[in-house]
Amino acid sequence: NNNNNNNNNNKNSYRNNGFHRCALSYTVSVLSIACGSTTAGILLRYTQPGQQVHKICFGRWEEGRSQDGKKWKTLEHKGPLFPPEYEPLPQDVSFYYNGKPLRLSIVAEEVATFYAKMLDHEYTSKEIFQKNFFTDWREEMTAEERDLICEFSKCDFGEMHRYFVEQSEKKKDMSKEEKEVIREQDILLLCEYGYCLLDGHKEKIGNFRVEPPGLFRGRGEHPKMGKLKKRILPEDIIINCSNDSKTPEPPKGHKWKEVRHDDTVTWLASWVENVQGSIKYIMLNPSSKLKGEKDWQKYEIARKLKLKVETIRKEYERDWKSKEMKKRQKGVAVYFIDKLALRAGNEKEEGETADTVGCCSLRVEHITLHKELDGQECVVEFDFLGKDSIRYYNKVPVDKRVFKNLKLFMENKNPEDDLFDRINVSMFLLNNYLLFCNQLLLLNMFASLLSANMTLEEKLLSYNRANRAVAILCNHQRTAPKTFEKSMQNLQQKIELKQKQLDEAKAELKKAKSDYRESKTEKLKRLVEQKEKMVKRLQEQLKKLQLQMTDREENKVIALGTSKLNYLDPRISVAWCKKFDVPIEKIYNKTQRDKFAWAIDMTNEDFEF
DNA sequence: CGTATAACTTAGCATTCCTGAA
DNA sequence: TTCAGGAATGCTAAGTTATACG
Repeated sequence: NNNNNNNNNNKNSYRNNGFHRCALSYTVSVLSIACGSTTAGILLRYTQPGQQVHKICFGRWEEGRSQDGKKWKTLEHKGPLFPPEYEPLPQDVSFYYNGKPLRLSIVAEEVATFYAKMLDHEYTSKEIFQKNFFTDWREEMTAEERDLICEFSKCDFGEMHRYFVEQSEKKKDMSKEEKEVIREQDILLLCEYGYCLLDGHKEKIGNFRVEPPGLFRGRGEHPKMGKLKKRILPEDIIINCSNDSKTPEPPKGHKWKEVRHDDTVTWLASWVENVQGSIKYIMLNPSSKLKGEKDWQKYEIARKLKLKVETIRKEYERDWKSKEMKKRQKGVAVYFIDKLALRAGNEKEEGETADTVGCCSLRVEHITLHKELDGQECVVEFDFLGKDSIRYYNKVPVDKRVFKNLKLFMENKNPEDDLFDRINVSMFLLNNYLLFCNQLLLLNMFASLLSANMTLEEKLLSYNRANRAVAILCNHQRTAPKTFEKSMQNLQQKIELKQKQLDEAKAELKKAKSDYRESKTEKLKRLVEQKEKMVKRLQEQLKKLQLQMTDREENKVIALGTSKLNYLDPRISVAWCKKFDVPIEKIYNKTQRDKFAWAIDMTNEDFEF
C-alpha cells in the first residue's frame, strides 16, 4: 500500500494506512474495525485469485511483541545519508588576520566558515562562544597557522560572511525551474534513504541524514556553546539491521565502524557526538507502527492511572505528616508535579550543561515563601530555568501543610542547596506515576473545556483555548518571533486603516441616505444599498482583524504544538471531532494526522479517556 | 540494589512552504 | 500575480526512562 494520497478529505485514507500497519502482505480490504481498551480487532477481506476469505486479525499491541524485548523481526535500510563534502571558498574570498588576507588550509577554512556564517547571530557576540570556537578552531589548524593565529580579536571573517550572504541571496533569486530541479533531487534522495523495511513493511525514517558539522549551539547559558561539532564519517557509524538483510553500503572508500543485528532496539544507525559525548540515533518517523504502538501504550498507562489518582493524592497528603523527612519531601515533590506539571528533574553534571532544574533538583534559591501575598495565604513563588532554559515563573497558593514543610526543608540551608536533599528521581520511578499524574490532569482539563452546540469556528476556538490552557500549565513557551512587534504594528495599522475606511463609508452612507430622501430615484436607492453593504463588509473585516489581534497577542509566547503532539491523548480529540462533526483536518495537520493515524483508525465517538 | 549510560521522548528554534489579501 | 506572514516541517538539543552492569 503506497497510498501517499493528498486527498485529506477521503476518510478511507486512514483506513488504508490502518491496515498497512497491520503487518499483512495480502491485498485486503477492511470491513470493520473494533476496539476495546487493549485489543484492536480488524475484520478483513482477503482478496486472492479465485477465493475470498474473511478473517479477523487481532493486533494485541500491549502485550505480544514487547514481552521478549524484541522490537522487530527483520530490518533493512540503506544507511544514513551523509552531508556533502566541504567546498573550498573561491580565490577572491579570504579570511583576514591582523588586517591581511590569509589563505587557510582546507580544514581550518571549513571551521572558519562555520563561524563566518553565523556572524550576524547574537551567539557570536558571546564571550564563551568565541572562546570555545577559537580553542577548537586552533586544534584544527596546521602548526604554522596555529603559530600565526593567536588572537581572536585580530580575526576578520567579514569578507567570508558577505560571500555567504551573497550566496544565499543568489539561491533565493533562482528561477522556478532551477528550484524545481533541486526539489526533485531532494525527493529522489528521500525515496532512496528516507524509508526502511521493518518486518516487511515500508516505514518512514525520522532523521535519515547524518548531522552536518558546525558549531554547537546550546540553549541558554550553555558552557559548551561555540564548540566545534565535528564531521561524522562512516567509520564513526554503527549500523543496525537484521543479519539476513542486505547490509547498507558505506560510501566509496569507507567502512562502517560496526554492523550489528540487535533486534531489542529500534534504531537503524548511531554515532557518538563529540561535544557532549552522547549517542545520536537514526530512528523511525512518528508515523511508523513501532512509534505509534509506543505512543498508544503511553496513553493507556495514563488511562489506568486515572483509576489510581485519588489514592495517589491521599498517599502524598499523608506523607506530608510523616516522621520521615524523606517521605515528607517526596510528598511535597509529588504534589508539585501533580499540581504544577513540573518535570521530574534529574541530576546533571555541573559545568557540562546549562544550569537548569526540574522538581527534584530545585534549589532553595528557586522558591520564595510568602505567608501572605496579594490577599492570598501561603503563596510559593517559583522562579527558575527549566528545560531548554525556559523560565518558569509562578506564584502559587499551596496547602498550609505544604507551606510548613517547605519552611522546614529550607531551614539552615544556603540558597544553592537542594530543596529536596533526601530524594531523587529514581525514588519516584519505583512507583512510576509521576508523568502520568500530569497527563491526567491535562487531559481532564482539556476534555472539560469542550462543549457542543457551537458553530465550527466556535468549536475550534474552544479547542484551541483548551490546548492553550494546557500549554500554559506546562509552561510550553516560545520566544516571540523577531518580527512579532513589527507584524503587530502592521496589524494595528491595518485595523486603523480599516476603521478609517469604515468611518468614511459610514459618512458616505449617511450622505447617500439624505440624498435619497431629497430625490427618491432608483439610482440613489441602489447607491444607498451599495453603501450599506460596504459598511457591513467593513465592519466584519474589522472585527476579524481585531480577533486576529487578540489571538496573536495571546499566543505571543505560548507554544501549542508540544502539548498537542506529546501530552493530549489524540483519541480524545478524534472522538470529539466525530461527536461534534468537526473535520479532523481542522485540528490536525498532515504530519499530526500521520502520527496519530492509530488513534484516528481506532477511535469512535463514544471513546472516553 | 544503586548507578551509569544507552535508548527514547519531548522541546524550541530555524528554515521552507503555502496561502490569502492587496 | 505578488508577496508578507503564518503554518508546516526539519533539525537537533535537552530532557526522561529503561536497561545493563558491578
